[in-house]
Amino acid sequence: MKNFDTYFKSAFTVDNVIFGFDESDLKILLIKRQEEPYIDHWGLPGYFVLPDEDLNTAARRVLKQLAGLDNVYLEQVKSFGAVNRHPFGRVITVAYYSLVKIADFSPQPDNDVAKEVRWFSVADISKLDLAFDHEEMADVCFETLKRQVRVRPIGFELLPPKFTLTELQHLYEAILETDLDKRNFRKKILSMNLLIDLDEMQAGVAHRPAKLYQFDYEKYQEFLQEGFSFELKESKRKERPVVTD
Amino acid sequence: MKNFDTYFKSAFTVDNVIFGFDESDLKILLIKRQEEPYIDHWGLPGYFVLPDEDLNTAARRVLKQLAGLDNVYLEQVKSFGAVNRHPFGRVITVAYYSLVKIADFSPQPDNDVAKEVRWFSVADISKLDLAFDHEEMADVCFETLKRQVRVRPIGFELLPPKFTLTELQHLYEAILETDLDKRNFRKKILSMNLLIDLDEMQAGVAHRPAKLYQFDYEKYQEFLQEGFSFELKESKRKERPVVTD
DNA sequence: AGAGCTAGTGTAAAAATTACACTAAATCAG
DNA sequence: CTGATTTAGTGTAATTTTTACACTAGCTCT
Repeated sequence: MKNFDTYFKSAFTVDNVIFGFDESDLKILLIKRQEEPYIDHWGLPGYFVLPDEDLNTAARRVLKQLAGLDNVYLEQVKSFGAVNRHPFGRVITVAYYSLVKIADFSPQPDNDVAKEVRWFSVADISKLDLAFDHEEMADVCFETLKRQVRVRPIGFELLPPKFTLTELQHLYEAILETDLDKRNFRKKILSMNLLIDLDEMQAGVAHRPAKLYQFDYEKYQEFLQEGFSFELKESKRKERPVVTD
Repeated sequence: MKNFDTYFKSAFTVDNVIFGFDESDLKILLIKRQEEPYIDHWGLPGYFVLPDEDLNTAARRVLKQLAGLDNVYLEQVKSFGAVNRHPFGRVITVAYYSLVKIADFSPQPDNDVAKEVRWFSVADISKLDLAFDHEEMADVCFETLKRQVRVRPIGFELLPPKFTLTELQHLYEAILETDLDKRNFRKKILSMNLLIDLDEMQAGVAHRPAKLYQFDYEKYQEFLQEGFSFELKESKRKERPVVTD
């Protein structure tokens, strides 16, 4: 009989890549760490999984404690387990991404894990020298989001309940890092019948107001089941500059 | 300062869903467990991750020790961490899938983990009452394979170096659980220029011999980089019976 | 020599995708 | 109140991709 005790000396954590969308910009929520290791570094919100807690439960707890967020779209992405990724011992972490309406977000400042909580543009993450291997985790989650958003109608999780088609298009452009053709985008989106036309208009804008739409959660459920396709192809007209830094 | 020691009492394992393809049938390699818990049950090949071992390294070690397999296509799929999934304590496991040419497989019988090693058809897995949550893991990995095979040219990893187009089609039909149109399949596959026509023929078959092809690993590399699409749609002519049990 | 098998091939119709430019409706400044 | 500014909203034709579909070719075995 083996001595299994040698294996029961590790820990695991969950880390959350929380995406939000604001002003045509895709953002990630980061915390300034209050604890060692990497104290005062920016990093992903995450913590040890408690002994009597499932992985998903732990990920949701972190979302709740740190950002006051409930009922959020959450998906496991990948586990990271390099031998020396954590200075305190052997720790593997499970990365999740979640999609959040920024307006719903209410930071909990009295948390003893984070000194500060702030949204950062995805493009700026690489400048921050994140704790642990969190930059790689953010990258992998962003790539995963990019892939999944083509196949599932999850983009709506990032928008307020009422939105315009242009806002929706900007969201997809931010996630896919490309430009989309306005007419083709509208044609495609509307043809899926996932939007409810609210017969309501934008107000207080200095230009022709746009119609407001709502996401149709019932149809969403149907589609989720019969695993459906949501392909969006890029326009060939304009080319965005590649963000290198 | 917190007492972090309470967290360092868990263990983690890797489990491998090893896919092979034989006689138009997609198979999974299972072991008959030699050890508690679940002794004498069939289960996925897997083991504890050693203290000084990365996750991927551990998954490859399991492949090597158990099946004598090297240089295999391997991909992390998902982690499973339900609180009571392991009777010995808190253990989360990282599921991998790998794609293997059955001919290369040489079981290592003198392993003290497995009493027996055997290929099972994917369709039969649910009858076996696998150890732990291994059935769910196998299901998730199969779904992942199904998704990925549409987007990456990985099917070839399951075939011998030289194969016919019909064999390739049967492989895709087994993975996608659907029938494909012969002419459309060939048109599509050949148009990707991922196959090298070997100017060689099948021999010893009691019918018109088919041409043999080889996978073009150089083009494969190019495609992997520029993240390419490999969509295969099903034929509407025939419908396979749904395997319910 | 013929039966039995699987290999291999082309085309036309339908559907999806793409490219593309002008008018409409609000605010704001003068 | 007029014109400038800004974004909303809309249709079509060309191209590409996908789909459906059936017969001949070439080997072995009896």
